[in-house]
Order: sequence, then C-alpha cells, then structure tokens
Amino acid sequence: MIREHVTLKDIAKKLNLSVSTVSRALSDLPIINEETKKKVLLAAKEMDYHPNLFAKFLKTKSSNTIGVVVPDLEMHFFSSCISGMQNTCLENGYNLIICQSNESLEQEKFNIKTLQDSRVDGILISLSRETNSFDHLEQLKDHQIPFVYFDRVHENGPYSQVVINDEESSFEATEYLIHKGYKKIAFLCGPKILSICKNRLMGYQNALRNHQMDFNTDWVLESDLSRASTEVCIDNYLRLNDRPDAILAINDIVAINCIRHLKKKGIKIPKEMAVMGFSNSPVSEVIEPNLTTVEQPSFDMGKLAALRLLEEIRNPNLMSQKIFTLNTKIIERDST
Amino acid sequence: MIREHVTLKDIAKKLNLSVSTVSRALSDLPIINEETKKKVLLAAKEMDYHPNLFAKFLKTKSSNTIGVVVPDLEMHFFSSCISGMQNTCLENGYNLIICQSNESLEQEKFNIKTLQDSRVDGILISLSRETNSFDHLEQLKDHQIPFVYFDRVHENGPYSQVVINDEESSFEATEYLIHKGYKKIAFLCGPKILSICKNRLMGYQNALRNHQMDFNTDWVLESDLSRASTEVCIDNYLRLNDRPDAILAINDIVAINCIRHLKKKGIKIPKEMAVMGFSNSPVSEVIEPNLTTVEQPSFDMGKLAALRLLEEIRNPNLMSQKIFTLNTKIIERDST
DNA sequence: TTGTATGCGTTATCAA
DNA sequence: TTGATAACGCATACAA
Repeated sequence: MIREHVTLKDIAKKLNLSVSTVSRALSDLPIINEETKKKVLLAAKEMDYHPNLFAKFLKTKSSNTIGVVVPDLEMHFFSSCISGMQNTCLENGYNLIICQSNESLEQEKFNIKTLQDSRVDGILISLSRETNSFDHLEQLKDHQIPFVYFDRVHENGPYSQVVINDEESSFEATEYLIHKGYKKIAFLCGPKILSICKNRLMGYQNALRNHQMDFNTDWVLESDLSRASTEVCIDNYLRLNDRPDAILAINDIVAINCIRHLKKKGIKIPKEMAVMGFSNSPVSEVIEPNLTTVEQPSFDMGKLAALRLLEEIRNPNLMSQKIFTLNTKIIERDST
Repeated sequence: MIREHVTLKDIAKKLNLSVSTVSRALSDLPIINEETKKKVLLAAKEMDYHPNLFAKFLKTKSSNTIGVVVPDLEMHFFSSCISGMQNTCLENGYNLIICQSNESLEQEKFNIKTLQDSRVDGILISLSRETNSFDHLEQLKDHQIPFVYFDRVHENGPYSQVVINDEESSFEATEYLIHKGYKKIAFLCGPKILSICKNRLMGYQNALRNHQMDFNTDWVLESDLSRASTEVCIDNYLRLNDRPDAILAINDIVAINCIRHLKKKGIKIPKEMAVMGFSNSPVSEVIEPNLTTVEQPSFDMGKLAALRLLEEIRNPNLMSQKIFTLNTKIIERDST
C-alpha cells in the first residue's frame, strides 16, 4: 500500500473547504470558526497529514533547521554539546544539520557554505584549531544569518558566545595545585590561536603571580593536541634541569597522553609529577591514576548556545553580542 | 551590505535569457548552446548564485538529506560511524540530519516521524536497546523511503544492513581466550533483544562446544549496559563456587566497568580473571590493564551504510535486502 | 469567518 | 536551441 503525501488540497477537497481555510485552521490562527477548526484537525489526523516543510520554507523563508560545526564529532566534549543542542532544538521544532571541520580551516569554510546552501536559520560553531581568518563567518552577518559561538570562540567577533570562564577556571585549577603543595607548576597549552588556550594560560600566569610563585618560561609548552606532539612536550619537561612537579594540561586528552607517557618513562604520578586536565571526559575516570580535572558543563553549553540562537532567530533585532559564561567545578581525583 | 539571494530570474534578467534556459545551462543538460552555457556559468559564479534547494525539492521530491538515528551520540562507536557517514554524504551532495533515541523506543518512533516530516531521502538507523516492535520502521517501505540498518539491526526486517560478523567475531574471541589457556569463560551479554547480543552469544557457545569446553549457564549473564547493572553481574560471578577465569563482555564499556569493579574487589586482572571487550574504543587503551578487544571498523561501517543507502536512493528498484558484513580484528592487550 | 488569487524558485512540458 | 507556462504545497493579501 503506497500512500502519496497528503496535502492541504486533499483535506480541503474532503471537507469541501478552501485550501486557505484548512491552512488557517492548522496554523491555529484566531480568525476561524471553532467548528471548522475541529473538523480540519480531525481530518488531518485521520488522513495522516504532514505539512511539507519545503513548501512552507519557500513561502516563509524559515527552514526550521539550524547548522552546527564542530572540529571533531568523536571528541566526547563536542558530542555531548551536540546532545544538548539536539535536546533544545527538537523541543522547539528545529532540526540539526551537523558538520565536522576536522580541525581544518578549509573544511570549516566548506561546511559554512554547505549550511548556507541548506538555508539554515542559524549556525552554532566551535572553531577549528587552524582558524585564523574569519571572513567566512563575518559574511554571515551580511546575509543576516544568526550565529552563536560555543567553547572555541572568536572573541572580537560581533557574535554571541557561550563559554566557560576559561581564565578564572584555569586560575582556580592552578590555585588548587598550589594549595596541594606543588611548587613548580607547568602549563601544557594548546594552539594559542584558540582563545580558550590564551585565556587559560593567562589564568595560570595570574595565579602564579598572585602567590609569588616561580615562573619558568620552559614550563609553558604548546601541544597541537595530538598524542605525538604531547609526548614531545613531556620529553622536553623531563630533560629540564629544573623539572616541574605538576602539569596543568589544556584538556583531558592531552592530560591523559601526559599520564601514559610519564608512566612509560617510569615517572610516578602524582608523587614525582602531578597531572590535571580540563573537561571531565569519561576517560578521565578510567585512566590510572584517575585524573583530577576541571568539569565543563558540555551538555548545558550546547543547550544554552541553542537557546540563544533560537532567541536571535526569533528576534532579529537582538543581534547584539552577548556572552554567556558557565561555571566549572574541580573534580578531585588521584592524579594530584 | 545585505544581499538577497540571487535566483535564476536574476541571472536570466542580466543575460537577457529566459529562466528555463538558465536552468538548463546550470543543470548541464545536453540540449544547449555551448556559448550560452558558458555565459550562464560565468554569470552564476560572478553573482554568487546558490540554488534554492527547497524550491528544487518542491519540484523533484528529492531533499538531498538523509536521516540518521543512533541510540547515543556520546558513545564513541556511534560518533565514529556518523563521522564515516558524513564523509560519504557530503562528498555526494547530501546533508545529514542526526537524531538520538537515547535507547528509548518512544524516542526512536518520534525521531523517525521527525525525519519523515523533513522528507529525508533515506534513513540510517541503529536500534535502541528497547526496540521490540518495528511498525514505525516497516511503514517506511509503504512510503518508499530507502532505509539501511547498521550495527544494531532487525534481522528479519526487509532492509539492507551493515554489520560485523557478530557470531564469527565472538567465536574467534572465545577461541582466542581458549588458546590463551582460560578454562572457564563467562559471557557477559547485553539485552538479548539486540541481534548483536544474540549472535555474539551464539558464537561464544559454538566456540565452547567446538572445543569441548565446560559450559555453565551461570556464566552467561545479561547487563543492560549500564554501569550499575554490570556491577551486579560481576558480583554474581564472584559469588559463584565455580567462578569463571575470564569474561568476554558484549562491548568495551561493559568490559571497562567489569575491570573497574573487579579491581575494586581486589581481583587481579588478568591473573585471577581476564576481561575482553568489543569495539576498540579509545578508553580501551586507557584502562589498566589495557583492554584486549575486538576491533569494529566503525568509521567504515558508517561509510558503507551511507554508500548503500545512496545506491538505494538512486536506484529504487534495488529495494531488495542486502547484508554487508565487515571483518573484525582482535587487538591483544594486557587484560587477557 | 471563508474563499480567491498570487507568488515563493525551481523543473518540466509544451510550442516556437 | 530557446521561451512561455504550468506545477510543486503552502501562506497571505485581498475580496466577499
């Protein structure tokens, strides 16, 4: 039994009404007879009517779809953000089109173009680690496409953002290590082009300064987030005459690669060297020793970013930039 | 500078051509003058023309979108599948709409309905662990919506599937444990409603039979995949007079929860009890001891499922069921 | 309160 | 080889 899609016309014909009346009844406009409205709603249900969203879009210019670009879907932090977005979007009748930039600027540009072709009503993005130009994003304003950054943001851009307070969180994490008695705290940073990296570095430096702690430029290294790069950094730490006794890593994945490599080199954690991460991903309670980390509310971040975007979609004159800062929490485990 | 979207009409006006000629030129139909075609293509590029996919769909009934339903986006296996699908789909000009069922049948039904409303050209799905009725899926055939299962499939359904050879893989995994010298091998299963669980159980049983090994019904337990449920199972194993000396778990997450709980109970792994998992997720090389596991080619699975779906979309008379079976590989680590 | 007519941007079917 | 015109399904301005 093959059913063609039921249209407004079909319902109208069956009820001896005009298409526009049926349309009005279903859109729940006030100017309509209660009786006819009931009849229409009933018939629509009986006939299993589903509105054709494409025809609707052609009229209204609203696709009911929002686009998401993340660097890597397989990173738990991002899939969790998306989970939160999905939640909010489905509740509000919006679909999600998800793209990965694979940490590449080229791919990111292509993703944005694809999303524009799909006429998404708005875009949520977390930047690739390569992104150092922003034309592909700034042109969105010309096209009046609402746009919200989350996590990896472009701070000077004219768009709203949802972030954690990176500087403060990093400050607190460093302070936590100081209170724990560590004297030589290293910061294993990520690509400084990312604002999260820059800000976390700043928080780290401020904490040291605040406590009149030693600051050694050799202790701040930069990993490109890959395992190999992280291992090179660790080797550099180990070669130093003045070795750090704790490492604050830019995220959990880097922290975990630190731990694995340190263990391979026979370094005892946390006795000889403590390690701390960012994000509280599932692996952090699997690694041994369990990783002390700064919990980022990824699911909520996704939800909030989606909510803000929907708000901007519904209220276009709201286009002014707004920054949402979420709180983090230190999860103490065995690596510190 | 706010640009409205350029349409065929705009191009036609500029070149003093008719809309249909422009349309033909851009669709690369053969019945057209080479000269005009060149002119049109050039103008389109200059004017930054992007076709309105919604208008196109209204005519052609093809949305250039495919829908995906997974139980849990945050499980690495699934995000990796999706990564593979994305790859294939974007290459072929298709977008992906991704939904999560959160392991709930109700939610799964809702997802399918949403995707139908969005008039997706086809659907890729991995079933929720609750799914025991299939009406919401079988009606897709009535609507002629191509449909492919991956990983968690409904075997008797009329649809194509992409799976690993669960029975054989599990057979080999069990045999591997036998060769390693384990004598009392337990199988910690998942919900038997899932075909992957049923088949892996079968492979396990066949291997034992093949080697004239002891088979104890107490050694086959069923976890609902949650941590709590897995821990209950482990406790049951430990209470037995005839304790198993190895556990083959239905997936890595279950296996990892086994290891954590066994360690808490003071059991030495693999000396007192070995543990083996399925899927080779990132955590498996983070847990200690590193988890021996059966690698599932998740990325390729996603790619293949998407490819098959695209094939069925392009060639509707191909609707017969086809089963693709991918090979697995045992990754030997320290837990066995 | 309801119906008629029009257009959104395409593609497809004619005729020229 | 090109152009005029209709149609896809819906929303809406206007008329009744």
